[in-house]
Amino acid sequence: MADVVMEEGPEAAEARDVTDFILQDILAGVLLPGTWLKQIDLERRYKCTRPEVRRALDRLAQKRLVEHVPNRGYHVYEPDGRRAQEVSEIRIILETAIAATIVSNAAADEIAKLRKLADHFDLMVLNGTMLELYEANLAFHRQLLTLGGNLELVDLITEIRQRTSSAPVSQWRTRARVEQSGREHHQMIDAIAAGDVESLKALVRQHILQR
Amino acid sequence: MADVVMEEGPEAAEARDVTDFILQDILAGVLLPGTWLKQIDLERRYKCTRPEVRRALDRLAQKRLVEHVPNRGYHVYEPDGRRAQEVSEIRIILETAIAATIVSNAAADEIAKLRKLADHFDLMVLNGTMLELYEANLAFHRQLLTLGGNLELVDLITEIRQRTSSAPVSQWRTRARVEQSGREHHQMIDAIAAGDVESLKALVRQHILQR
DNA sequence: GTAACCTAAATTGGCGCCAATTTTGGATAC
DNA sequence: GTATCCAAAATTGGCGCCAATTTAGGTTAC
Repeated sequence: MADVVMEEGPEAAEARDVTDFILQDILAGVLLPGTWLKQIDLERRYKCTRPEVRRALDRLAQKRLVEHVPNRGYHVYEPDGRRAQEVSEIRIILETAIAATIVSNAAADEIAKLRKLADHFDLMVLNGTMLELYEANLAFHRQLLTLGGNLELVDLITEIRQRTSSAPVSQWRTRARVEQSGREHHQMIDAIAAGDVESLKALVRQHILQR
Repeated sequence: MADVVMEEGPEAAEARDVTDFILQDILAGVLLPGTWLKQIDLERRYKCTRPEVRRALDRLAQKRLVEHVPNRGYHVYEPDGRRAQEVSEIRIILETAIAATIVSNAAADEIAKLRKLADHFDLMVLNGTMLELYEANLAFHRQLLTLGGNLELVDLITEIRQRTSSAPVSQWRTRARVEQSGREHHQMIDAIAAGDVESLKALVRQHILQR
């Protein structure tokens, strides 16, 4: 239970920060790649002050989700195929490297917890907004990665997922792909329950590459 | 040559930013772990304005090099053994994963370039400041990692090296260890030249773990 | 119709200022 | 000597304002 509380607590608190509001709109495809983010528009949109907007934009620029052009403002980065491919490659390296640890750490209650999050994702496929879907997906993956035992790695992967604006609108191009992602979640859990490290690795790779 | 220019150009530009000044002082051990960073002191120290200081501190806080305590200010994070160990583990996973690619990509001129950087590090061991040593080390490793062909990974590793304030003062506790690092650089280059992937991996691991 | 120019409007960038909060140091009580 | 209290000093946090820069739209020339 403590893990569940911790996952939901910080997120609730952070949801109030302008940085997250903007990020959510980028990820949801509301603020499209190439869009110029005018500070005064953002003030009005998110009902906050200029300094707050500026801090949020600077943070997003540091994460390379938006680009700062001096005296002109900030715009959402265009998708960069090279970067996306490289980030996927990094994720595959990291997530397959900890597959064996995940499998050996997965007690029955952890597997049940994962199954519950995978079910929640399936539910969001049916009934949720794009953002809810994204967050359900993230919750599942964070929980999965936490079994690897390296908290820095969990945070790192969560962070780099955002680097290429793996927005739902670009991540899941078809309803069929979304549903396959849901099935893959369950297949990963099956592999873990069966202690099958190689299957888990293969599934992780397939999942990240979206094939 | 183009690579060398690119490496030195951005660095020269960034060296003027307060974020980097503060970061350098943290890495050099001037601003020790636990030190409270008073904004008005930093203004005076780096001869800049309050907004610049604030932006720099926020950025460093985002990178978790400093911690923000509301209404009290910012302080340099204390070393965290768990985080350092986890970051090392991540680095080992990533850097050994691309060892084969490094070896296959290493043409003679690349090897010569690495050798030159390793020699430069040795020179800094003898004659350089702690900061120059740190930067020579970083230059060597960036060049090495670039051979892996994944630019995001190069930037990522550069970034996470800083997370645990791998300051020279804590990274190299003895002169002997510094000199060994220099020898290991050359041994890595030898392994690459010999096409010996497994030796390179072992050396990378040993190097990161500082044993 | 297109290009160049100019001006007003819009926006960004950054500084100064002050309210809010914390820290410091002295006075007082025990 | 130690603990508590209080006021002054120091610092942080954030807002308002305005200079600097860019954009947008109208006018003129070809």
